[in-house]
Order: sequence, then C-alpha cells, then structure tokens
Amino acid sequence: MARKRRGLSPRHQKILSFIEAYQNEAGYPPSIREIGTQTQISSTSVVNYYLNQLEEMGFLERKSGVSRGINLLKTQSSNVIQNARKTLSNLADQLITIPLVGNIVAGEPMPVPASDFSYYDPDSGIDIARSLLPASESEDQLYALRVHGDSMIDAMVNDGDIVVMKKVDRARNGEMVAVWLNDRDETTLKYFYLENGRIRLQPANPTMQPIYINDPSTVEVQGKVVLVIRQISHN
Amino acid sequence: MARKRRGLSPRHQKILSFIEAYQNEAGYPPSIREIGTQTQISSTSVVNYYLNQLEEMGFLERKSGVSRGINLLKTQSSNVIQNARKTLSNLADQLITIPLVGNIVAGEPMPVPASDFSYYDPDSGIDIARSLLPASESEDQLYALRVHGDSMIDAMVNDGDIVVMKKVDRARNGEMVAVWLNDRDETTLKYFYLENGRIRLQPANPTMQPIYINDPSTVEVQGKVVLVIRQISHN
DNA sequence: ATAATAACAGAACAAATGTTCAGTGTCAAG
DNA sequence: CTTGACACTGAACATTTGTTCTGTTATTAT
Repeated sequence: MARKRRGLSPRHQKILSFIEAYQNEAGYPPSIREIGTQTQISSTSVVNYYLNQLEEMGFLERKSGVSRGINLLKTQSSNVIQNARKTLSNLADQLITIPLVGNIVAGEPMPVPASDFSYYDPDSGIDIARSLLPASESEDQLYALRVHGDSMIDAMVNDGDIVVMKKVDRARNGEMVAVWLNDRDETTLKYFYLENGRIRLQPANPTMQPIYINDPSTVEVQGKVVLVIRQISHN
Repeated sequence: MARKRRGLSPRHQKILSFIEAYQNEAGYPPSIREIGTQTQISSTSVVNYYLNQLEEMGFLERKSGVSRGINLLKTQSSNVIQNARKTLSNLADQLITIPLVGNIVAGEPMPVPASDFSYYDPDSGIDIARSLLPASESEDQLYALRVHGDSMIDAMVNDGDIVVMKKVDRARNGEMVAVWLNDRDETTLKYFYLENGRIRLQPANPTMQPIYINDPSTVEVQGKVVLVIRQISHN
C-alpha cells in the first residue's frame, strides 16, 4: 500500500484558501492554471487531480466543462455569515418583550391573561433582558402589571412600579405571589407559605406583620412575582 | 441626438438579476452565452454590449479575457448582509450592559466608579433593555449597585435589590439620589429637594417622614437613581 | 527489493468562452 | 429627409480553459 492520506495535506489547504481568497477578491473563481501558478504546481493536471480530491471530500463542487466552474462549499465567509446569524438570534433571545396587560390595584381583581395569550399585540410591552429572569423561566407565561396606588407598600412595591408575573394557579412556599383575598375583596402581593393547613402571607417589608388565613379556599393565587422594576422619572 | 437612456432598462435589470441568481446558485458567474440564453438575447455581442454598459454604470466589474470574469458589485445579497449588520447593531443598541460595581450599605460609603470608567471589565454586569431607561440617558455614566441589608426600606428598596445609578455630583429637585450624610456617617436613598437653602430628603415610602438638613455641605450626592430592579429568587 | 499506489510533469487536444467586426434596423433631433 | 446615436444580428476568430493521456518519480507496505 501507499501512504495514507489523513485529512488535508498542506497543498489541499493552500489550494482551498487560495480559491477562497481569489473568489472574495475577484468575485469569481480562479482557473486551474491560476491555481497552479499561485500554489507552485507546475501542471494543470495536478491541480485538476487535487480539485477532484477536494470535491470528493466535499469541500467544493465542480461543473465539468465550464471555465472556473468551482463552487466553494465550506468557506470561511459562510462561517462569518453563519456566525452573524447565530449572534443575531442569540441577541434576539437575550431580549424578550413582556406584555403589559393592565394595572394592579388593591381594591379590584387584577387582570390575568387567558391561558394561551401568545397572540396579544405587543402595543404596550416592556423589554427585559433574559439574564434578569430566573434561568428556566419559560417566557410565554410571563406578563407584566403596573401597580396603581400606595396599597402595595407593605410588599415594598411603589405606585407606578412594574411587576413581572408568571402565570401559575398554585404557589409553592417562599414564592412571592399576587393573591386575591375573597373575604377582604382585595388584591395583595405577599410571600406565600402553606404551614400545616394554614396559609401565611408574609409582607416583603420585614417591619410588617404577616396575615394568617385558616381557610385556603378564600385565597386565589393569580401568579407569582418574578421581577419588580421601578423606573424613577426625572422631569 | 438619439433617445436618452434613463436608469436601467428592463434588459439591464433582467441581466443583473440573472447574474446574481446564477452566482448564488452555482457559486460562479455565468458565461456570456448563458446570460444570452436566459435573457432572450440571441447574440453574444449584445450581451457583451450590455455588460459593458453595466460596468460603466458601476454595477459590476469585468476582467477582459477571463471566462466568467464578472464581479457583481451592488448585489441583493450584499444588501442582506448589510441589513443583517444593521439589525445586529440595532439589537445591540437596545440592550446595554451596566457594570455592577459593588454593594451599597447604609453604614459605609458606597463605591463610585472613577469619572471615566468606560474601561471596566464587564465581569459582573447586568443587562438592561434601553427602553427601560429614560430616553436621553447617556449610558456611559451608568453603574449599578446591589443593596445590602434592610436599611433602605424607607426608600422602598429591599435587601438584594439592584439600583441603577447615574453619576452626578449635584442633584436637581425631585430626583432620587444616593447621598452620604457626613454628620451621620450614613448612605441613604432619598428624593432630593433644595428648599430655600435647606435640603429636604424625602423617603420614597409615603408613610415615612423626611429629613431636613440645614447645612448643604454635610451631604454628598453620589449619584441619582435611575432604576430599581428586584429579582425574586425562587428556590 | 519489489510491487502497488499516490504524487507529479508535460504536452496535446477539444470545448468553452470572450472579442471583434461588418452590417441591419430603429428612432428622434435637426 | 437626412443623420447619427442606439439597439441588435450573425458569424468568424482568438484565447482561455478544462480534459485527457502518457510517462516519471516518490512513498509505503509486504
């Protein structure tokens, strides 16, 4: 047997990179003789020989009979484009738009989007960097509300703040949730704890006292709070 | 005189778009005869005639003597790339990274970046959608701090919250600022009001009382608060 | 060493392709 | 109408270019 050909020989590489450089510069592929001259190959048949190999390896396509009928397949520039596309989609992924579906007021039920609300118009949405959200949050269950009034100050949430919520119907212990209290006709934001049959709603403000609810059916969990944003307006 | 040639005739356009399509498909430009066949031009000399015109108009370059020596200059695909680049930079503009330079604690002076701190390493930065910030905010003066402890609850800011600040050394009335109180050895976040020589520092929490300071030299304005972000962690 | 295969040389050939040129028709301005 | 620029035809011609063929030289396995 003769020598094994593993991967690309220096000549293969030289030819490939020359073709690509030529193509980028001239706008069309080089001829066989031009390739030969630039890669120190004296005979056109040898260039032909290598081109056929490169075609079999899948690096290019040739059209027999046509001058300069070389179509580079795995080029550097195609990588550039692919990378750009990748970066593009990555960037797009990093920024997600969350629909601002309404206001949250203590005295009235808060708006909750329908179970499948992917069809909303983003006429009023807020843009959030993905990195601000918990890593695994599926973004299609998120919506945002603007807080109206000072009634949420025990949750450290101000008038005008934006709360980003995730649609859930049951809360786990320690999560901050928006709940509707049936017996009080009131919406509130509290940390949720279910402790041996009794619900404890703990204000975020550590100086304030929790609410205890013995009948869990009187609280309706509207969603859990994922993010609170306060934009300070300067006039 | 003869008829004026204004812009591109249908034939010019047909030839150009064919060359581009061919180039994209095959990876190399078409020959003159191929162009003629596809654009219903019977004579190679006419194709040559048009190609020379298109070259003079700057749509392509030709290398005399070389087969398929056509280099398309103003192609659609170059537009695609340009657009992608544009979109890319637009997207990048929408998302800005703000350096997280340290913690803000009531009992000690808060870190303030140097006057020109554009050279920081973004080892720990937070990404913010531009739309969340006041429109005209120049982003190079922004930095972020993480709040440590419960001492800012009168500013409605919790332990762990992130405050995005803008570097200023003087505050205007109504702005929320971080100030260092010399005589108390304390950092605090308050709304700033200068009222006939006296400074009023108003807590964000409407249930709390303001601080009045008669000697303006005892307060050092460290920056104004632009945004407050609270990430609710779910374990 | 020897055989087999890969790598290369050189030249001849044929096909593809660009170039040129002598004409023809058309249209609009003078 | 005449003229001249423009649009176009057809074909011949000259190069460029890919292809092929014969042969030589290196490399490697047995």
